[in-house]
Amino acid sequence: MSDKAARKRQYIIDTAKTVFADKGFKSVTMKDIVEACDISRGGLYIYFDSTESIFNEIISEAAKQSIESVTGKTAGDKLAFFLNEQKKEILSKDKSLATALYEYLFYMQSIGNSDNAAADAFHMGLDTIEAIIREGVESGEFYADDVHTIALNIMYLMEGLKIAARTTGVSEKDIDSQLIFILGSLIAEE
Amino acid sequence: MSDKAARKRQYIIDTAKTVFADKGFKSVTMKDIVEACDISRGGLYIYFDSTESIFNEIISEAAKQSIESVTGKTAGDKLAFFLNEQKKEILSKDKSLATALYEYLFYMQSIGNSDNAAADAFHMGLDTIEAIIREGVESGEFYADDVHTIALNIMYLMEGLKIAARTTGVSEKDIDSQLIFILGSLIAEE
Amino acid sequence: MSDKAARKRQYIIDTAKTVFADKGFKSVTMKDIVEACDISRGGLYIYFDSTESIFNEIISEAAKQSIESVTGKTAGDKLAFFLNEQKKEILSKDKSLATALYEYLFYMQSIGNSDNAAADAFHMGLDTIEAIIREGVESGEFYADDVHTIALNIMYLMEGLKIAARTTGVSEKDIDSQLIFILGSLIAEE
Amino acid sequence: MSDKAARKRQYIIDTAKTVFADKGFKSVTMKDIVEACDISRGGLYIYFDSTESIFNEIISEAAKQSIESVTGKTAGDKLAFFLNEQKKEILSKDKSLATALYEYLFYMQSIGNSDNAAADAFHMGLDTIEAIIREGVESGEFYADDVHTIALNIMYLMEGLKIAARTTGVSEKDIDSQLIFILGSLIAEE
DNA sequence: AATGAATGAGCCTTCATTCAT
DNA sequence: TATGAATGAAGGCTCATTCAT
Repeated sequence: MSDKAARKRQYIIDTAKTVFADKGFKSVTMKDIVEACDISRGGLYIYFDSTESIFNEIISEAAKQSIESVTGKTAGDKLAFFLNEQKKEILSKDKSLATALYEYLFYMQSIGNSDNAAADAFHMGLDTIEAIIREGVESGEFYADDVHTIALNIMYLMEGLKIAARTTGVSEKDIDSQLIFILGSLIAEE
Repeated sequence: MSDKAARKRQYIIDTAKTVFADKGFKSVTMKDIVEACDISRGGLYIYFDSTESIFNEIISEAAKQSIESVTGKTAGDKLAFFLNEQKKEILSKDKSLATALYEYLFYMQSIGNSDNAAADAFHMGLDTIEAIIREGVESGEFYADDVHTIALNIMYLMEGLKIAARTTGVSEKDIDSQLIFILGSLIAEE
Repeated sequence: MSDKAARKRQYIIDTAKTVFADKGFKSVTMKDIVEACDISRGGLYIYFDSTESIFNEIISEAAKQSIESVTGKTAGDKLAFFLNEQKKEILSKDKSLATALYEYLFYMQSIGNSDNAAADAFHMGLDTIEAIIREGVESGEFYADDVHTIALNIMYLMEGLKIAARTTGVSEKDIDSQLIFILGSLIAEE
Repeated sequence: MSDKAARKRQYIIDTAKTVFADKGFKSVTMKDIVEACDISRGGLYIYFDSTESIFNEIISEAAKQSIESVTGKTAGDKLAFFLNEQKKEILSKDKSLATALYEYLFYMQSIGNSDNAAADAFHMGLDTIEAIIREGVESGEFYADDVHTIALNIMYLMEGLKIAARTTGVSEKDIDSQLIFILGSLIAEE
């Protein structure tokens, strides 16, 4: 029975994910989720007691999955892979939870709740990229004075691109030139 | 009487601004604004018919004001000035409308309403910085291969820092090292 | 307009009074009152935000009215008048708010809210009767060792009769013999 | 197995008693009891189908137990014993079911359901005290014109004190002076 | 017997919006 | 123009009650 419950819980999470991807965070109501899941109001409350708690679950799940392997032989390959993943995410406007995630973070901030699932995710990304660059520097592939600052620079840039993609718009060409610019600045300075 | 009306309209806008700065965008209700302005419910509707329309007015007004003069003798001075303004904005978490603005943009996107006020503001900033860099390159102060890409890079980075400041957090030290990194990359490569 | 509002407020209080008299306290919902008053849900909330606040208003109003003059020439007349008023209240099972009042008091107690509109009313009654007896003793009409204790005795007895009338039942004959017993004990002991 | 069932039923009653003592009658839900008993929702329904039916069981059980022996050699001793028991009950605000009982009775009255369990209990008490007084009168210990009226007087007074203890408050001193007053009036009048 | 997930009714509360004055 | 009372829709939450297992 607990197995069945777990499956239902997962079903709710998966269904809710599409709702959040569709409508962002703040606009989603428990009723929306009830309707999307085609269950009763009370039924939803057995599993979750707010849209926040559902969304929380969604992002921690997403966080787990995103620790997935950055593959590549050389540091350059790994960085290229990482940046390409980022590019995909930047461009995946509709299907993604990014907008909802930002709304959620802003909302959390506005109510003074500095919850950290998202901060954690940011720092995990930062660590990953820092490790890649450091590896590249050690192998002589990259040149970098201050690895931490460069890693941060890349992360902020990605963040800026994601935001821009969702607000003012970015062209794929713009993204590409930014990515090339990063790679170039790591390699060029010999 | 149109004069009196204009003054009242302006009063509403100014008062509402503090509300949005306080609570973000989505959480603000017409009731909040009515109360902050200490006017009647019906009275507000004479001037605005939704929080969106009020916020719209606020940002177009803000856009006008932000074309502020970038002062400085040399391009380096101007860039330093510009970046310092950005830094102030990044750090001005509470008093600023930035959070509300992002919420608004995300909301607009989520209901498929791609507003351009924000895009305009972004491009104005981009133009400004591009002009500065170009000036610096021409005067020999800066070195840059692709001015447009570098200008975009700076803008996205600023955007990323603003977001991070409002979600995962940034230290002033981190901001400073990013700004120095930018300046360094423009000057260093002779 | 404030006049109209005051009239509406009063209308709600008066209508709600019949609802409470009918159904007691705990069973009454905001919806019940909305329906009895034939106004909108939101409309009721303009004036009151809970059944408690409405009931509170009802009892403070009732308290004011009950300070009404105890009439009579001699202390004996006054006491007889007072007791007769009490008798009426004891017997007025249906139309009265007494049941709702007790429910309210128990509820208040159970949530630890020792609000005192009711305690005040009790003490006002106590003071009244104490004054009457004291007057009678001084004029030689009554005989009493300890006026305070006798006054309390009468008040508790009245309370007991009211409760009994609403739970186990009392006959008018029983009430009368109790009232005569009180009067007798004040006069008899010369 | 009927034995096991009986034990479980008793367990529910005993546990529910503490819940009612805590929260009164009207505020207790089936869910509260389910949680207090740590059984399943469905499980509770096998034995009882409403809070009313549980509470009913509790009070009939209590009624059986309250026919406790009034001990004492002389009528004076017995009366003193009886009154002392009453005093304890008056003061036992928290641990007792009295509040819940009153709420229950008022609720029953408000829905027009005149239960007799309470009336029975009242009359049993009345009979007890009447017998004691009569015994005292016959033995010459007490003086009383109208035994029934005095017995009723005492019962109503006790009721009034119980209510007051649970609503407006009574001091132990007040109770004592009332009890002394009663005893005094039975003895004093020779 | 027992479990506890599921349902749906019922009440609460807040606002956007209208409208008579 | 301005007011603010009034409405009703919308969403939140909690339970009593049922039922498949």
